[in-house]
Amino acid sequence: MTDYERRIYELVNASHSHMTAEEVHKQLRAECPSVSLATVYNNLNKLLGLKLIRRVSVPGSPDRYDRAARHDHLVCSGCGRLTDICFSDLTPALQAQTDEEILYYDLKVIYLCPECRQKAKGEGKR
Amino acid sequence: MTDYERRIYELVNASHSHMTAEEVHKQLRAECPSVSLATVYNNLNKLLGLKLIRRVSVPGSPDRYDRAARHDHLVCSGCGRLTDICFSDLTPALQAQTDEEILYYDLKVIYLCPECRQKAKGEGKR
DNA sequence: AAACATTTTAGAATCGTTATAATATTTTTA
DNA sequence: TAAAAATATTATAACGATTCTAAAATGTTT
Repeated sequence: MTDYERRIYELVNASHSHMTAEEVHKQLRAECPSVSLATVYNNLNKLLGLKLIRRVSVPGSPDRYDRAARHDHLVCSGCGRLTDICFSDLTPALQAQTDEEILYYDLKVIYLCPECRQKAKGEGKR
Repeated sequence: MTDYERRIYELVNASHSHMTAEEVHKQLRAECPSVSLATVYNNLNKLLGLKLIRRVSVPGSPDRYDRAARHDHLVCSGCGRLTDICFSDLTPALQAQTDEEILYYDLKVIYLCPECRQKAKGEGKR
């Protein structure tokens, strides 16, 4: 594991902020001003392959990178904002419903964040 | 609702094949040879806004469009292939665990498809 | 230290998608 | 119906995120 790989792993795993590759790059630059974006992508992909980090895709915005620890996400239907949430582990309930061997799962729960709910309410009045 | 919009809606909703925009375009061309890819994107986005169709993102491959009916997806960890599966509705169980109002959810269950399982077994022997 | 493998780099290339601006079509209004 | 306004479609350009490339740098093994 190279120095960059370890640093990127630590950045992503320490944070709960769902950074994009650009954001990881920006943060890493604070420590290593000369590191290139390509290196960030290379190492993010390597870490993904090792399943040491997760990738969260939300259509219409760049992929985000997240710690591997099991947890779920709330996605705001209005603004797309991503928030962590930890529901109980669904694996047993799901596994009981299929013969395929479940490795893991990705659950996004769509809701309206408080700000967007407020906005929607205002528009409803018109 | 325009003619293209209706046709695209019917194509996506009739199929269980998770078509990309390109594939929708190709299929629609069979009926309307002069339709442009931009129109396909425009109408897919309109239908998405109306929640008449769904979009399924799998990182590293183009977005796919899917009928709106509630169902879940199996995603092969090896090849990325997408398969329909219908687990029981999780909304009640999830709603009991949060105060946010759940609109709907997106569940991808990651597994190894038979082909990739076979391939992995072969590689394990080496 | 020579040979080899791996990592990093900068920038070009790629790919999916959206924006643009002109044209065509449909709908509304007079 | 004709004129006006709104909407949809088109071809192509632009864009943004990511990957590829080939060269340079670094690290590892003999």
